[in-house]
Amino acid sequence: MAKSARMIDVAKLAGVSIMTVSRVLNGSANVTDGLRDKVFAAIEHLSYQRNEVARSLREQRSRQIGILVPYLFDPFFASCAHVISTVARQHAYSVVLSTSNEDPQTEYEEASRMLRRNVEGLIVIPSHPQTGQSPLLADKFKSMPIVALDRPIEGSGFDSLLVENQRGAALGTEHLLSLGHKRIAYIGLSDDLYTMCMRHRGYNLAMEAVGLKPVAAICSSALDDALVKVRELLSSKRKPTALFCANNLTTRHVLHSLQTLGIYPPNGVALVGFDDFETADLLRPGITVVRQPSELLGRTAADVLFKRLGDSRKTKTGKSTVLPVELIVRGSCGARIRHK
Amino acid sequence: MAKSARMIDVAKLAGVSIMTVSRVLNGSANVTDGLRDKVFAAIEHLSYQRNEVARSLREQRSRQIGILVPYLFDPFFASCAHVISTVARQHAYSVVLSTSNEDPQTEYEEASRMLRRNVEGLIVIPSHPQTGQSPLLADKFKSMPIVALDRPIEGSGFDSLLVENQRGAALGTEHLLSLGHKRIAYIGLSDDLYTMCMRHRGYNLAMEAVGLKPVAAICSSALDDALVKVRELLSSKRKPTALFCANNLTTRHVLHSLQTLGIYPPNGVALVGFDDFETADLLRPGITVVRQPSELLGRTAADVLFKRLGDSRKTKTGKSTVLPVELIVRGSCGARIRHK
DNA sequence: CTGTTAGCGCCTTCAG
DNA sequence: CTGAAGGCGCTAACAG
Repeated sequence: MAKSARMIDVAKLAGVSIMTVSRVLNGSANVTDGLRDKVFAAIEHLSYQRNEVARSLREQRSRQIGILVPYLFDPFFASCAHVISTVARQHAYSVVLSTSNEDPQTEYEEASRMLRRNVEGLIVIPSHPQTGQSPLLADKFKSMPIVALDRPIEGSGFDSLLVENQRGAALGTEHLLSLGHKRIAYIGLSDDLYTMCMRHRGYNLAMEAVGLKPVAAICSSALDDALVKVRELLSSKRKPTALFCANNLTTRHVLHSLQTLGIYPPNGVALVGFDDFETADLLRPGITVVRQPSELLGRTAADVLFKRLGDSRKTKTGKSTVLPVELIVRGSCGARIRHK
Repeated sequence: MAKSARMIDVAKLAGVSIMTVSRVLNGSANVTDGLRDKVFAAIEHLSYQRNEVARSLREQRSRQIGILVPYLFDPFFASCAHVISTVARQHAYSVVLSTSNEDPQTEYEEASRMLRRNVEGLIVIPSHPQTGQSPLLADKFKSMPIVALDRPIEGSGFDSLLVENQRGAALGTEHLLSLGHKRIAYIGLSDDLYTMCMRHRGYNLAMEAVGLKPVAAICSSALDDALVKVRELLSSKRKPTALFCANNLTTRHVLHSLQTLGIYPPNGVALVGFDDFETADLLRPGITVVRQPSELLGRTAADVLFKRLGDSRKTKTGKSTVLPVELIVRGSCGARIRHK
């Protein structure tokens, strides 16, 4: 590895002191035009690149933020990460990315690694179950601004960005109710996950509000499990006429299961899902969903973090922002819609 | 921001010298059990975290790699990035991620930023058109191992990981031919993109091999444009009976366009796409695709990079690895298949 | 086995 | 407007 030029090499070539080079680069003080030109020429000649590691150490400021998500192959998370990366670039910051695989231990280790790297702040989609304590509550993270995305960190005082989980689920359920359904089943992943818990609650409340009895099937993230649960539901005595799927994965698994059983919503059973996806309107009929604004969520999280980095005074009280969701009616719910 | 403990604070508390602390942390030399215990106790007490920035500067080694992709919301790229992040974690490396939005200028700037941060290597999905020079050929990148993913960097001597683009396209085309189609049209994005160019060539060769005339529609990445092109194709005198879509985006846009026109493959027109996607088998019928092994691609890229980082001797000659693709027959091509 | 010295590349501070 | 000295936190090299 060819040793790259240092500031002192530039200084020597330009016949100035190292400080003049530093000042030219940072614009931190006025430098005579003649000297500045010489410095630029030397920089050009040597292909000089400032060493950001040394700068970070000296300035006690890394110009890096961290992003920590469970997976990247979930389009919702990927979309968030993408826009955060874009915002960071606009601020001339680098992004350190890591994945926790929904494992709190990994989340802790990766957040610690980022802390050791002196990232100035962290945007995280927390992985710990609702029932447990977040590993990010550890003392050592006190010094770093953290923004929780999609799921809050209870008792942390961190900023958080959420969507209307409960209202969204109610919206979807009420839509099915308005179409005349009375036996609507909820299908989701473990209620340990914040989003699942809230959506489940939204469904329950909507059902109870009209005096109906909620029915739930909680699946693992495996496709097989969904098939079993769906089969059970649809062969029960009081077989549901509509299904509410609590997230993207569930919706997909349920659709697969229904396909296996030869059932195509809304024939046989109506269906509404939480979280939109690329091909939702390519399916026949299109899938009616509650859409969450993933890009806006990511962008806002980044904005909140950078605003906090800009504020030297550290307001301790984390602000929780909740973004609205939207019902997109396609065909799977059984509503008559005019195709464009 | 509370100033965090330094190594010297630990040393003082433990009543040893700073070097002893360093040695305990690195296991770089034997330390008496008694002292080591004291050091650990002090570390625990102070919640000491080693400063990786200082370490990077001193060791001239950052333990970071960079990933530079066009977008993260393309599931193929996201999948690559995810597994690279996983491999990096296993090596105890951090990942600096950035997105180029398919813009060579942005790619250059972000790669430069990573270089300034002393990332030890870079995995990149290059954004420059086939016709142009890669910005990564600049001298300053000579000192950094680069692995090109999905698309090569001509004349670079970098390692590259590709899939069988040409053969995959031929495979898809031949499948349609074997089903009796003679008028098969190719639909893709600009041939300036390496993958598009190769797939287009594969299609052309397959057609010409049986004496048929290739027909191509090159679309922009906008949905509207696809609709126009598809409409043109299907209203032409010698209207194609089958379509070969060269990537994920094209497939989706063509399906949307066909839906708008009230055509549902394989009725009216057969369809095969390059690159599999999550819901390809949920559509009715399922979409026949050429699948590329995105996870394997990402993992292999990471392995290649880390192997190169491990090798102190720098073999200059970059090796090009080509991974196989696979035809997944579903229903959209019109082949009779048994549904599971 | 443990400690001291020096310096990675840069920027803040203080002189000139 | 420019330069010289010092140190950010850590580890390699050399003493003892």
